[in-house]
Amino acid sequence: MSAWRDTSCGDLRAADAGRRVTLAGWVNTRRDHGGLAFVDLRDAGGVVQLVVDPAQHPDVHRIRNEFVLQVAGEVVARSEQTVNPNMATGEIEVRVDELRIVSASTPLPFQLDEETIDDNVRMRYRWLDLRRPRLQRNIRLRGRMVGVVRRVMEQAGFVDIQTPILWKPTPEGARDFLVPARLQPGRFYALPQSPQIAKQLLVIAGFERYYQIAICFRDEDLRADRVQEITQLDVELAFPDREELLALMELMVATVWRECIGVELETPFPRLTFAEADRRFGSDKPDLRFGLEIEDATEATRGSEFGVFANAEAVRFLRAPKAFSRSELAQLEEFAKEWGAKGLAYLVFDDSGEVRSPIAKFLSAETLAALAGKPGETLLFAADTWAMTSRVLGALRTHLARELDLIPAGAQAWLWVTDFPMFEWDEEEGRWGAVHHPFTRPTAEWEERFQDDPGNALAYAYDLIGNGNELGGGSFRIHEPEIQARVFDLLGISEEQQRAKFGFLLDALAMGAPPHGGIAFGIDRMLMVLTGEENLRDTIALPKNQAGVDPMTGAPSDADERHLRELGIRLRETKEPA
RNA sequence: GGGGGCGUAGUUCAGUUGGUUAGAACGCCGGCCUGUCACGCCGGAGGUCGCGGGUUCGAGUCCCGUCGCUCCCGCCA
Repeated sequence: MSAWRDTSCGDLRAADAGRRVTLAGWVNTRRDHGGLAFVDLRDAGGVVQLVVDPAQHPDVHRIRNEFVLQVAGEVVARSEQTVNPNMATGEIEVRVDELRIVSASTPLPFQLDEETIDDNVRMRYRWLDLRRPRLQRNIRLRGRMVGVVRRVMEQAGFVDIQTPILWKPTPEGARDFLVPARLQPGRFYALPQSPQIAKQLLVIAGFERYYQIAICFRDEDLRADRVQEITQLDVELAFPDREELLALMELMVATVWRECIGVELETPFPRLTFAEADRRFGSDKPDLRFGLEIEDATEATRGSEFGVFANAEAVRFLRAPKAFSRSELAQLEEFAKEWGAKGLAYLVFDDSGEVRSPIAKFLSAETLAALAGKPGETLLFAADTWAMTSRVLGALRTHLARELDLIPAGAQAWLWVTDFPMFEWDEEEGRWGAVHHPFTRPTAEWEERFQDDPGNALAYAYDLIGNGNELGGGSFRIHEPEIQARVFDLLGISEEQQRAKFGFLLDALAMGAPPHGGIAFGIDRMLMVLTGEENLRDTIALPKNQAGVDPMTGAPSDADERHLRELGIRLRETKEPA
């Protein structure tokens, strides 16, 4: 293998007995009996037990966890009583005759076998954290995933093209990271939120099939599943065919799952329109690993004596497979309120089928019959605007799945959600905003008239959902300057702003732009779903914490004054007058 | 911007209605140990109980403020 070693620790098996090997690696654990010592030596390939005679190697008493050793010795079959069936290499051990401490270690800030360690301590000493098997596996899977993705894309004839990191601020979308431009004092680059416009230009330029594993930056608040810099598979093609594109993406995902974790995904993935996903699951990224669909009681409760139901735009409910207790119901109501519900009405059908509910007396026998509650069920109602019932019940649905353990172990449920609304009203700004992005084309039937009824106009857009996570999203783009101008118009982007912000794109569209479309996949999130991790940071080698700080490097840090002066930046006094 | 949770030894945690010298495990240091595999046994060091203020005879514990971390809502085309 190298001058340091000729074998990997993890490769040794019973058949190697009698071989003399040289190994190098880290001390996983040591068991020092005084007159005899065992050291489990670990390298990237696995762990093997070393047997050391302290009379020959007194240094062995100095060894601590995570020291780096180089050893040579004979591979020996273990006696029957000393075989360790829990170790891949447990049938043998290495009798050390040469021992060298290559690198010592200071006492460790945490034990590598400790299960839960404070995130910031882990990140501060990330090189140690990464030695732990779970992160080793995740980061290696990430590399393998990217390899598979590239291979699938290359085989399909896509060209890998890099786009700039120093880019231009985008008016729509997330907050940009700005980079001061020293050569243009007072001006700023922005880090790209996505290579969206760049990739459109490349396709217009005749690279009919583009892809890139691109890093994208968003200066927004963080979450367990949200970081500032994400990696995405970015795809765009000219003269696109939706079926071809979706099938290719399914092939990509299925190949990743097969080659990375040996799981077969059933393709093609089912499809739901946004409207149907909203109606049945209250979500644009429904988790189909379990049922618990939303049911509609608006008709059944119309004219009910219960005013909340009678007056609501929509009355919808979930049929939870459990007769909840009073305190459980109180907790569920609390949850619903956090999501904006005014309350959570319920009908509990106990095991004998008896109804337990403060609202039952307001409902007619016909209504109750229509709801068809079975023993051991609770119907949980949201009565509000349609949008609010979707929001609340959609959140409650996934909450219940977790609480009631409704997701079968190992289940995989993938789907496409299509026909998204094109625009949504932005209450704060008092204008229409793009749901996807402003270059998304309307569906054919809305091309001519989306501006007449923006709230109902549909976009030629699609999202890929894996186990309730939005993993990919894309659309066909507008390649007609006239349509693009009407979209900008509707979004309230003046002609002057259009020229200033996207003049180059409009020019490009005016010079022979082919029809085009594409998609982008979150690599980090895909890995999160692949590995079952609940925190995106566990899929990233060197992540930052929720405050955007890297506890290891200390970034972001102060800049020295000379540097700032060169950039033409003066820091404002931060003290506020009293 | 808002809400929930957390902050005690290097690490993971316990700490009762406020009450003597703040504990355990792992790690670390010293000693013993030739078949362990989370080795074992004996001994030891290690604490600004996040920080500041208050209540009290007395605060890790109660109150106020503040900082940090974390999860969520907003936000994230």
